[in-house]
Amino acid sequence: MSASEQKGFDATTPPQRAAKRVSLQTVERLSVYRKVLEELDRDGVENIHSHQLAELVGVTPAQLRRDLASFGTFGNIARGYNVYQMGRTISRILGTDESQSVALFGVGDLGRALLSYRGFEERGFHIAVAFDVDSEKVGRVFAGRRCYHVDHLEEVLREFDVHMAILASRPEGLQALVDRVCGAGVHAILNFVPKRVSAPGGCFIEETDIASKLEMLSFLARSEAGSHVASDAPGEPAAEGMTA
Amino acid sequence: MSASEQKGFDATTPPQRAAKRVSLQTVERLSVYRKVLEELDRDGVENIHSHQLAELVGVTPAQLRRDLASFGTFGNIARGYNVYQMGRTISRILGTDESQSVALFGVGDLGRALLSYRGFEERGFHIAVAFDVDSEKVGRVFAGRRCYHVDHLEEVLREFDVHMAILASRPEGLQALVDRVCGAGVHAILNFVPKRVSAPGGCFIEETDIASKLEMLSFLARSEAGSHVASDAPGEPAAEGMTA
DNA sequence: CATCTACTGTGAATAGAATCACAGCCGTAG
DNA sequence: CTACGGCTGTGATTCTATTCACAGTAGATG
Repeated sequence: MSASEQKGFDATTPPQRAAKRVSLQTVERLSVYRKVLEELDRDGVENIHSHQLAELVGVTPAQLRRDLASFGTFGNIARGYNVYQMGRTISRILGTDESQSVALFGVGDLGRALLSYRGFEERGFHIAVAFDVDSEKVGRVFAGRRCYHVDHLEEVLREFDVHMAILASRPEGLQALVDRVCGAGVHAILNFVPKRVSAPGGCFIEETDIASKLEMLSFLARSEAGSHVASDAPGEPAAEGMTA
Repeated sequence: MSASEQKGFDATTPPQRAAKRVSLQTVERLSVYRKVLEELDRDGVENIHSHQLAELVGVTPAQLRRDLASFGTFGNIARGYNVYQMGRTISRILGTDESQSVALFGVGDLGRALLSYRGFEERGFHIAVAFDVDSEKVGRVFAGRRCYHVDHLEEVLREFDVHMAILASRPEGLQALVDRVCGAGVHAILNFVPKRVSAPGGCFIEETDIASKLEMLSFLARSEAGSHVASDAPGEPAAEGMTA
């Protein structure tokens, strides 16, 4: 029966209610699982077992299963996980199953690069509108998106129904900008500006400091090839710790 | 005596040898400490106590002290930490006390944005050279950096004495590129391409998937304002958990 | 010079994340 | 129809990271 094809997939239950307590690390990995599942789906793979998928994303099978368990029952015991279904389910958990509008603040070099970054659309995010303070930029259209003056953010955000923002502006007055943006109904902010800001209650900020990643790599590379480092994300450990 | 000014600062001992085992999370925080210390130094602050600095960066004083302890003794008991000295020491630990050359692969929108990103120079990284496969780009100069064809990466990397790389190219053939780059003496790679690659032994890769951060934020924002989430990095917890 | 203050560095305790290991089950094969 | 193999989901365990709490001490004060 066709039903058997999808048996065991009761993670279709509202993800918002299922979980007790999910660590951010789990969420980060979910995002990776989804990416790999999408590739597998494109390659025509229908089902996959936890140890295969785990190998592809570089985690242990136990961890993969544990991560999924936070959200319900995903797998069909004998057949493994259905690639397509599981991808969709994770999208639903992440809230990216339907496209969300995002606002960009700061149309400098980085901002313009982000505007033409194809990865966002592919993953369910659409930069709908841009803001800047520079009068040379306000009013112009960048990669199909009109640039408004920050002064009018409240009306414009409401008009475009935006609840997420990306910051790529100058550091000056960043905290004030964050406060205004949060006040205007934005609940999630991705901050590329290397300046520490704090979020008003109910709003999430995620820092992305590019240079900081390089600093980390610099440390790792200089530490005599990571001899005294508790190896973790990078690819190194394959040599000893992993597969005995 | 002038010596008393800097007493207690024996973390000047070679950082490469001091530590036993440092977690990546500690290294990431070190980077933040350094950033804040630099701001403090610009503001003319000379000394600071662990609880003040901890508050500024958003960690507990105990964690800050523990992080530093991995690398030796930093503080002067009654005066706290010397802002300037400590910043320099962390730079030395991270290996960013003198500028390092970095190569960029892929001169698309993102690549060009990275070329003009001022944050790298400020933190001790200099993109010395760029590579691409597009014959329209090869030979041209972008933001002062000449673009070479990937075919010649071995010679060029040697010529510029580059040991770190940033990937911002197309996903096609990325693994092959990584293998070649590592073979050419690069030990650390920052990968912006949303495609999973594995590193040959002795080489570190750090993934930076921009859209993945947005997915995380989407999850957090949708989860009824994070009710069932083990709050961590984002700014939310300030409301309850932090300062009682 | 002696006393007092309060901050650092660190052993001990706790919380949290990853891994192990197995009970229970589904599909398959004979 | 029955027996088997092997995978998932999960309790128990181990390992790691964070926090607590205090001993020891540099400097300030009178």
